[in-house]
Amino acid sequence: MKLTKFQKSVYTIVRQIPCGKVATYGMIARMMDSPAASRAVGNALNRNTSPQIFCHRVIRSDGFVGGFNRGMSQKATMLRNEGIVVRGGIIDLDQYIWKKSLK
DNA sequence: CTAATGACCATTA
DNA sequence: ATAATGGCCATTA
Repeated sequence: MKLTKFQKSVYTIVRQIPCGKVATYGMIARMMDSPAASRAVGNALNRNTSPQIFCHRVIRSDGFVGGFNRGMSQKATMLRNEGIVVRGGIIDLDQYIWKKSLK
């Protein structure tokens, strides 16, 4: 399976998300020089459901968990396992959003 | 090559 | 406040 540079970039970013934190698609897109590639980012993850990647830590900018190729239930479960509180498929962004060094 | 799709985002009614 | 629409990027058919 061949991964393009875009995919690699996405994985690289997702891989850097610390445990117990989440990042939004738009945020990742911004880190890779494509602030509007949020869609492509999600697309990439969807096409490559790699169990070794923390794709479950990637959520929408609205705080909504978004979707998951394996079923959002599984995604929500993983997030909960990380210690994140997910209610109704919604996560508290101000609390769990990945901030590169707040302060 | 062109067209269509998608785990999205932001704006406008 | 919620609902609906367009735009944007990369990948796949």
